[in-house]
Amino acid sequence: MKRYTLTLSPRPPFDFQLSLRFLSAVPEESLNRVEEGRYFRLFDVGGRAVLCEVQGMGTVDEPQLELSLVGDGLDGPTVERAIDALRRVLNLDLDLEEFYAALCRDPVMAELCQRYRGYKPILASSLHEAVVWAIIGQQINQGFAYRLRRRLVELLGRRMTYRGREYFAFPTPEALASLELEELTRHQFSRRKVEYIREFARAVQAGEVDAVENLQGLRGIGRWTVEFAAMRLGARDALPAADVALRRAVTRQYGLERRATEAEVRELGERWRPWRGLATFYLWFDLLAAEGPATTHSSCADS
DNA sequence: ATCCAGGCTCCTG
DNA sequence: CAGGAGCATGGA
Repeated sequence: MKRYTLTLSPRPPFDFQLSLRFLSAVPEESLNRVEEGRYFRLFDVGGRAVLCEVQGMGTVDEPQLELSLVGDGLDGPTVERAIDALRRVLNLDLDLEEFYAALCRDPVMAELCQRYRGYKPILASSLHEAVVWAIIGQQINQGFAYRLRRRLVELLGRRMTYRGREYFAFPTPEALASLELEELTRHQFSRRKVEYIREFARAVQAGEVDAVENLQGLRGIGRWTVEFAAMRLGARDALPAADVALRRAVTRQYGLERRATEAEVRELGERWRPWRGLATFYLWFDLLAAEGPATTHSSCADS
């Protein structure tokens, strides 16, 4: 296996360790891995497995990353595509200053921006990944959702062993399209979730879904899923207003008496335009800081 | 046992 | 078209 190292310059401000904190709080994460302050991510680049290892350097205002690519047959185009994928996933080109400047008029958000200065949320690497990820998260608690996601990735994703550790890529549409129901219901997925995932993967495979706009009308994909997926793809103004966690965060931060309704979140969110997506990430981040990691029991002794 | 969880579909009025 | 019952699968 070849190894190829280069330096990246994210747009400042960028706090690499802070941005990884969301992941460190999720023990079930096997797609975005954090080990000893380094970030690992395996991509399937045109059929080739490419492992990215990222180490933070520099400061929040002059950030630098050292990126190492590991894989077989690393030719120029493959390297280019892997770097591009990594830049998008780590959200390196996001201009936080613009966001902070736009939201400084809202005292609540201004406070969060100051407290979490440099936080860039980790994104999904494809529409396919974002939607499947979202479907799994529908209507179940986060701890359980992370377990299901981990199983999906480890059962069906491509893997690479490096320095004695295993890394996984997100399963391809092909892998999910040909799934038997039982392969996942055996692992605590509901039949419905598997059906939704499989039907969606087949639509992707058939080339019917290449943009967020095409999601409408697919079975199992409602408004929340579209907004959530768009947000995790970096759509900076996407607002999953029905999201329970967001509603909780809004309730707390804006001092409401009762759980904010979807309508209330939409109304409040008007003041975050055109950054409602990033505002949501910041509110979630704060919720994590306030409440601790997703509630999930420790043992993961399954098959 | 009961309520809740980062919803969705389908059926009413 | 808005509102709500019913749904599937587990956690706490």
